[in-house]
Amino acid sequence: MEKKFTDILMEWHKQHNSREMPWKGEKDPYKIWLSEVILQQTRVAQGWKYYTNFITRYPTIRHLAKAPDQEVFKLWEGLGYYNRCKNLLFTARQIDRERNGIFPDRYEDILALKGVGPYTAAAIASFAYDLPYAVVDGNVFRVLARYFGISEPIDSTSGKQLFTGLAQKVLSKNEAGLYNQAIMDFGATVCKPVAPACSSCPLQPYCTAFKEGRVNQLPVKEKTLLRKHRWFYYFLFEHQGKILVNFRSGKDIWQNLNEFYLLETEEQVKWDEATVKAWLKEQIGIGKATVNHISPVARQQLTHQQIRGQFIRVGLPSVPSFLKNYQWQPVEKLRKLPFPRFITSYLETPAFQETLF
DNA sequence: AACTCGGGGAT
DNA sequence: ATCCCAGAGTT
Repeated sequence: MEKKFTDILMEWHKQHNSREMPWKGEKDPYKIWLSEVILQQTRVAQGWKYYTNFITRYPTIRHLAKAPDQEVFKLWEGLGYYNRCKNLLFTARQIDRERNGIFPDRYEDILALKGVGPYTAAAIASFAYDLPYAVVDGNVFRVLARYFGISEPIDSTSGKQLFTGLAQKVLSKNEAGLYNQAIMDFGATVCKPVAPACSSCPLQPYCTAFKEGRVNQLPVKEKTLLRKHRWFYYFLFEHQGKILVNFRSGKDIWQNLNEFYLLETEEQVKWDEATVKAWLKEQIGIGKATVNHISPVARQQLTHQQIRGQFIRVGLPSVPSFLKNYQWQPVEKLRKLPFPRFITSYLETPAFQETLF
């Protein structure tokens, strides 16, 4: 059953490897690494442009290593999971410094890199060096769970072990790179999460889930996530052509990105000019201010939380001392700084653009 | 083992 | 609205 799986999959790939991507067939470990980090929990279509932008700007790992943080984060802006970008830079600089810019070529050394886990290490090892390591990503979990009829949850520790062992067992070890491409392409185009193409699937005659009518029940996940609701009210304090900007550095979302002065609440606040002025005076001690604009409610859906909020532009005739610890950026510099999508969406609106002073 | 980290597209 | 995507790091 295992050999049949591998043989049919490889045969399918020879006839259907038409899923073109800019990094396919690439042998430069730097480019493979970059593409795999970009694609972590990210659709190919979404990561595509980011990859080409990065390669154009940083053709080698040394170019990336020498780039300033802010510039790289700006290039990553909008892609999400910003810790990937932080680790990408850390690893580029480490390889530049400690290995003379040469990417490691042993699985254990690749896996030891920051931001490189079991999936990415197997991908680099197999694609760049043809080492016999099977990738285990969302596609692999799904294809294996269905073909072998496995109900073990894929998000449990024992489940991950089980699937990793099975993936390694069915790996075509003398053509690991091709095989890894094959199973991921197959999962993405045939054995899809919703509405899989079972009627035209070459594995269908041997597929346990198909035989038992369980295709839509597999794979199994045991954890369900709860979505938090948060209200973010951003005050754009403006003084002499500059805006107060805050760098996010805590444990929360959007680390290493910038924002404005934030008031977070659990419940919605109904703002108008009078309530803004009252809040400024009573809560943060600003007596003299003009309320220049209150945006409509904006919304940002994240995987694990929903952000709603508004942007409130406040003109200050003078800067109170407790706001002097922040950065004050000229308005025209804002486009150089990385912001979360929730904020860039507002910065791109005509309501903001037209009122630049 | 459980939590946390984005954003977007398909359904 | 819900699911899931070429997952990884921290607690």
